[in-house]
Amino acid sequence: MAQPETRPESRDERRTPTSREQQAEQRRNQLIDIALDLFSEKGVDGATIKEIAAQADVAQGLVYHYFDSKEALLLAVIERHGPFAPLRVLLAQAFSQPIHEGLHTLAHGVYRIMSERKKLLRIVLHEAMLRPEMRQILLGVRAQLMTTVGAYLDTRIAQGELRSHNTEVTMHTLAVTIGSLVLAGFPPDPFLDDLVDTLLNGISAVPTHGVQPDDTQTKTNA
Amino acid sequence: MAQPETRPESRDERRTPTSREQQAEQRRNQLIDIALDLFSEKGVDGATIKEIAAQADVAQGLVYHYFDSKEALLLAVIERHGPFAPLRVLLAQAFSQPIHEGLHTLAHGVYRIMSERKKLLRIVLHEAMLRPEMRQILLGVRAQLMTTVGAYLDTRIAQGELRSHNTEVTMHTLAVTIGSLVLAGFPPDPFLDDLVDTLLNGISAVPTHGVQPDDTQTKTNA
Amino acid sequence: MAQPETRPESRDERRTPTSREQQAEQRRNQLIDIALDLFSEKGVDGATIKEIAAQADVAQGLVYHYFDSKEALLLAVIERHGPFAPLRVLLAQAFSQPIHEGLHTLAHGVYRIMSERKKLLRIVLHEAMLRPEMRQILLGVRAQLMTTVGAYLDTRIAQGELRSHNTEVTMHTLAVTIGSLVLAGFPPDPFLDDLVDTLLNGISAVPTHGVQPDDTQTKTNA
Amino acid sequence: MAQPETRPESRDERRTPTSREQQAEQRRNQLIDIALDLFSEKGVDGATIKEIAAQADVAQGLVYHYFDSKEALLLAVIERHGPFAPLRVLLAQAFSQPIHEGLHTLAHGVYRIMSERKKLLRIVLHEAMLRPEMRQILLGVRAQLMTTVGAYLDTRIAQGELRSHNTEVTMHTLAVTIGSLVLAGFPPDPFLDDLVDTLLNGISAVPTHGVQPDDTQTKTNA
DNA sequence: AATGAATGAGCCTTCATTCAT
DNA sequence: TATGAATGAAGGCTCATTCAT
Repeated sequence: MAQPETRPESRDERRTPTSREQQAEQRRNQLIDIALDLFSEKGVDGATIKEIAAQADVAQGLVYHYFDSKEALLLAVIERHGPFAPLRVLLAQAFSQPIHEGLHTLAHGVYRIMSERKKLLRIVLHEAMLRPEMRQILLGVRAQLMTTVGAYLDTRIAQGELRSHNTEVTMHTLAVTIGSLVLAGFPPDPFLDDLVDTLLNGISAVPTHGVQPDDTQTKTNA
Repeated sequence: MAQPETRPESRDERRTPTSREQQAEQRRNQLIDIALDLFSEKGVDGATIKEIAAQADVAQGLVYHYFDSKEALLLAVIERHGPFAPLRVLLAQAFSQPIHEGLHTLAHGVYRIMSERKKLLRIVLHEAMLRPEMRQILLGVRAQLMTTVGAYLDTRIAQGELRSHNTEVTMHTLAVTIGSLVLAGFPPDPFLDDLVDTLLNGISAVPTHGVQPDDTQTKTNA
Repeated sequence: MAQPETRPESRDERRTPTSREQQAEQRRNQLIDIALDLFSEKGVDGATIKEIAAQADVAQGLVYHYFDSKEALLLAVIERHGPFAPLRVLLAQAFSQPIHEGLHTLAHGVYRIMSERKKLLRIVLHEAMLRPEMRQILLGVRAQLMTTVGAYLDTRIAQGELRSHNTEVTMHTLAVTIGSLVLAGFPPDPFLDDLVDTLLNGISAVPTHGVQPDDTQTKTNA
Repeated sequence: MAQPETRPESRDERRTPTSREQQAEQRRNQLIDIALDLFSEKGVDGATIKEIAAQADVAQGLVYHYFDSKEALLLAVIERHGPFAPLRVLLAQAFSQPIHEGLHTLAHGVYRIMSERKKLLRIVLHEAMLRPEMRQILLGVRAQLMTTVGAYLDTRIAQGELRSHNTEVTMHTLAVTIGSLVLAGFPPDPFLDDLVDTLLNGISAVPTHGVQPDDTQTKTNA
């Protein structure tokens, strides 16, 4: 939740907004937040402009004063509730820690960020299955994570903290699993720590690594 | 339960079906399969009965001769394309193998089963976000997997092949990650082997473990 | 209820019907009787051929083997359950009685006949509001009653049993009121006797008739 | 309750309605009145929203802007054209007259009120045969009449104007018969006066009457 | 900024009827 | 006689969107 109170872009404007402008901004945000709720509960198609307007206690037409179309409203929802900023903060924090600690920080942080945006997450995932554009948004986030976290893991491999492995797999697994936990409503503990632990140490009892079992493994990563 | 059966002719009932019954069954399956396609492409709500009928080249009304409602058609799709039978076969096969082999068999098998049912997977996941009943179906499959695979892993822990750990985490991670690969259209190789390898052996380079069974836990996190 | 068991017209045919013909006749009557029920419960439009067939446990198409259309089925219902015969019997009986007795006999007889055909009555009245043809049927019955009963009353006027009055009013009032009782589910007693009494003697206290205020009431009837 | 009010302009609310509100009310009433016509001609089920909209020269969807459903439209029709207010006026008027005059006033008044609402009458009677809720409406009106008119008649009995009798029978007979006349399209004269006369004085010739009230009676019948 | 009347396309569903088997 | 697959025409209702006020 802990959501932006004003539109992120309009943050620090020079000119003091008139009360009329303030009202408009509030109304706009109100509509966006109602849309967030309804879109996530019923899907974008399932939610109706009529209902959004009704919950804001305004006429249907007013929604179209602020947004050109339902589609535009959806984009506004995504923009306003996007996870990019907090994600950047988290990554910076986690990357400064030793790997065994950083991975836990990362997991819990991602869980928190996703939890706070659970509604948005549902919307985007849901729509991504139908609309290629939404799929792009998702892939974009994935790519960003992959790049930054990938670099992080590669560093640690270089430093000998991690063995050489397919970091994409690790990253993808982590992200997807956490997402599933959030969506399913599972609490973070003890799942997250166990997950990170498994990723770090595996579940095999055998003396292990160097990893003999079958050296199918492979690839140093892409 | 029921599997595609490729063609209705392959049924071995006592009574030989009349050609009319055969035709009816074919029509029914045809409608189901068209629905599978359209539901997965556009979502259940996005797909229209009209379009389904059109693709089958029949009148709209005929769809309602075979199915009471769109909802009933959806259930028929799920029943016809459900993964239960092949899943049982796979589990039996995997469980007879040593763990390092069995887990790979399992992963590839699950990937294959999901791939073959990618459309159904999309439908169910998509609908599960809106309809609690669909969510139940999903949770049902998860529970079944958890039970059987959990038993499998527990056996291996008892036999000392695996260290004592939260098997639910392993299972969930495996299933969810594979599902995401299928949906995202990623090929199984080399992702799957790397994933299993990571789960078995971890990514940590540290000499480490034996990783004594339980002091694993941890938390250092934020 | 007490309904015809075979089609009234086909009563006494010379040739013994084959079992095939008997079966057909039974089926036909079964369909008619089911239609009677459903038409009266849900209206002709509200009842569906599908449901009629289902209650007879036959295929929809079979209904069209026996009746050309829903309309034809409706006519068959009316024909099979028509009140003409018993009405003739009743009138003959009532007319041979002195007026004070005959009018009670008539009222109770009409009540009984209508009661036994309550379903048909509902159907015809209901449809008469929409379809002119049905209205004709109704007006036909009314005309027949008016003629016969009118003649009866006129005779009694001529004989000095009744005062000269508008017999059409009396007849209409009697018929319509009884019909309303039947449809509303009111029992015949004591309403019918009171009604006939009122028609015969009025409600005015003024000098009046033989008829002392209160020993007026009730039954002499059959 | 609410009566046609002929035109919305005649409302005396505090706030002057804006022209848009006036237009909306007109449209609403227009739709109701068209529905009244069509419902009575073809039955509620037989009439289509499409046709109602077409006659108002508006889009189908607009009907649903004013009424939640066809059912709601039906209720609006009943409310707008209900007979309660004029019925109250009539009863007050009739009850202040001596019985022989009052009963004629009542009969003609009821005939007039029903005639003015012939369409509504047809609708309600028609629907009452299928829908229990409509039956309730009918029974409600009947109960109200029974109470008020019953009290009226009882008073007159107490005052010696009428003999003691079953007033429910008289009332029911009067109401039902008048209703049938209206529906059948029969003119009020001379039927109504003859009817009231018969109820008051009966048709029996026996010693009897001055039958003075007014010797309107007439006809020996057709 | 705000209203809400109005549109028009489309959707799910129902049903009487036909016809090959 | 009997079946039931198939048709085609509606029908009630919803909804995103527009626009005059």
